[in-house]
Amino acid sequence: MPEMPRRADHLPGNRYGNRPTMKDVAARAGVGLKTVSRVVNEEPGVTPETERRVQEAIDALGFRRNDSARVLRKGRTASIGLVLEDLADPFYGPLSRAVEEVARAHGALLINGSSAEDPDRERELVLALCARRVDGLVVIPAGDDHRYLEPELKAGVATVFVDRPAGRIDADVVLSDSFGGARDGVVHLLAHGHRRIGFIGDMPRIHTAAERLRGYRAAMEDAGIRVADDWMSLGVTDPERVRRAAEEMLAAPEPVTAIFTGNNRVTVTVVRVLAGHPRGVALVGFDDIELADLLSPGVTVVAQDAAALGRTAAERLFRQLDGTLLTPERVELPTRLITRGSGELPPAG
Amino acid sequence: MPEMPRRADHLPGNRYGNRPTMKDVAARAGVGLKTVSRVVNEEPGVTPETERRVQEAIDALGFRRNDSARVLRKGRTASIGLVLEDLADPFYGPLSRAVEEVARAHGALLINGSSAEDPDRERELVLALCARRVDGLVVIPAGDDHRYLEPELKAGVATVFVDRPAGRIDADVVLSDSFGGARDGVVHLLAHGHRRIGFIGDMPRIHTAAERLRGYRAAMEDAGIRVADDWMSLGVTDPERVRRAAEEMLAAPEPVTAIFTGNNRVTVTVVRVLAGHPRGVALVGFDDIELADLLSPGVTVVAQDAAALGRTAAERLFRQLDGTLLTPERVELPTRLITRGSGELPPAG
DNA sequence: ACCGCATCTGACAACGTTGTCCAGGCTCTA
DNA sequence: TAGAGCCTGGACAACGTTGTCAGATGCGGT
Repeated sequence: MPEMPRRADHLPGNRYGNRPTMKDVAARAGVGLKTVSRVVNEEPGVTPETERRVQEAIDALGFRRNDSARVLRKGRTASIGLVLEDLADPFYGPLSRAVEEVARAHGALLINGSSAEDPDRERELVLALCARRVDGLVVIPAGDDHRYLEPELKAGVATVFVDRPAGRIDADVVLSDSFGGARDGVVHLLAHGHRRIGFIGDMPRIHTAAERLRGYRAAMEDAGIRVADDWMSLGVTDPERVRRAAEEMLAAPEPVTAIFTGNNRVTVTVVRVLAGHPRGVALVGFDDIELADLLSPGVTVVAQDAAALGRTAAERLFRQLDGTLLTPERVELPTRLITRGSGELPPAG
Repeated sequence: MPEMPRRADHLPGNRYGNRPTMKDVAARAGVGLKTVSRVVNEEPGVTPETERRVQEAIDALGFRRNDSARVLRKGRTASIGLVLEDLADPFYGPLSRAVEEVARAHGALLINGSSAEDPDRERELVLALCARRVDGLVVIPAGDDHRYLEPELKAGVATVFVDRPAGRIDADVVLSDSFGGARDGVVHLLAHGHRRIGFIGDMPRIHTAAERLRGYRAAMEDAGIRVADDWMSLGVTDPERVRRAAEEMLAAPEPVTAIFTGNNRVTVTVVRVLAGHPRGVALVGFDDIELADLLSPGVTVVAQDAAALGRTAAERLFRQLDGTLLTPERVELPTRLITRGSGELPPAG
């Protein structure tokens, strides 16, 4: 990490601007240092009169306790770190918010970082958070090797992985049932008569993407259908390439009559492609998307509950911290198929 | 804020689990404390051989510098706080992400909190961040009185308000042109022949809501139209009441033929109402929404650039920190009208 | 062999807070 | 009125790091 630029030197006072310390407050109130500390922390053993004097000094000076020093002394930061892929992704919004709510209920603040799906950046972020001695970490992993966390785990940093499992270490994990959800979605398409079903998903090195692919394959296999190679597009993720992939599947000599999409971003792009497509092509997407019900046809999706993922993970984190949760587990939350029309279209032409 | 529960006592070691300190590393490497510090901070003046020994000890012990102590000593935390209304709101996702990117470029971490539109909670969050001695604050204010920040500003905490101005203090502000944007949107409807245009927006105590209302009124007045009271719904925000408000406007003896909506959440709800409505009612919404282009008709919006808001604010923050920005200013970013169909419908009925 | 200089290393204080512990003053009782 | 016991207040060390400064070491030149 690059060094921070220094604060403007022209600002008045000491290095924190001119923050008064407890010592200053004590001097002004004419009491001892510890008495101020007692007042600030609402500890017992201070006469109302003394307390009043101290409070007055605090207000007059605009004193605010320095939590850095407090943390150093107490050993807990009352903050937890959340590392996710992209704060701007609508899937992670509710998840972060849920984590934040739980943190807040435990009096902790949330420090937040986006890995941008880059394992190195994930590692860098996580270690920066550890250096700050966050009490716990909620990580949506980008990489697949988390052995670098071993010393931290040993040192007692509570850790929960969400959405994807940790790599090569034994840690708490909260997942959606990607495999089952994808299988259900594809089975739904099969039930509506489709045979040639395309799959467009993210890189299989991402656990969820791999699981969803597996679900797709399982459903197809159970239906006795051999999956042609050009029905699958793996690892494309930017809109332009997704668009091309979808168009290729639809332009093949034996075109697919339905598409299963592996995540919200892919779904959105494919919806756009299908909107301009003459034949009615069925679509089921993994992840719910906003306004999906208002499109025509409405977009049938396999929804996961992002808020529940976040809440569950954060709650487990705090249970680790208070010692009621001792052994790492893998928790899987169910998905829900929401039918809105696009998944119920019959095979066309 | 409630106190954090204590860490499980059964965990081994000292209060940080069993985190080794520089002293431990020094002992193991057989060098002085300061030498370890030098290696960790890549300061010059350490022989390669010594450095190797130290590095070895660091790896063996799994040492990680304690940034709390570092912060205490250095006086800068290399972190900034972001207080917004709701992390889960799709409008704030890109904004947070933009702030985070700028922070990252400056080597700072982002601490994040949602005020849930509650002034007390905003204050509590901001002060908690100040207690942690964040170097700077980006605040999307919920309240309208920020005098409580005066001591902090005086102490040199860089502060930028975004999306809404600060109340009763002189501070840097980055806004979208809510007034102009709303006016443009309403003018657009007027240009397509509408006269009876409804307005549904948030509580006018929220600055942006008030400004957008003002834009609506200005456009109507310029067109010589007297606005009937029942064309306006102010302060409703939950979907059910927005729905009712819209339905009432449409069911009136002289129903509105077009609606201008004051933010993304209201727009989404109104889109739902209009989807079930027999007459074609024109709609222009403030804020862009995902998939707006795929609905029929596409939703015409006045888009603000959330990422630009965040980026601009964060950049100004760091310019405050490095001293290149001295006087508070008010920056207004333009909005952009995106026509997609719903705003170009002619008056029906 | 000796000096000077450059290079490398470590002792120590300080950052602002909290925990420990003791002193002094008060009240209450015998 | 003296002694016990309680309540309040304050001195001091410690948390883990970094900045200062002085000491140690080694090397080259005379």
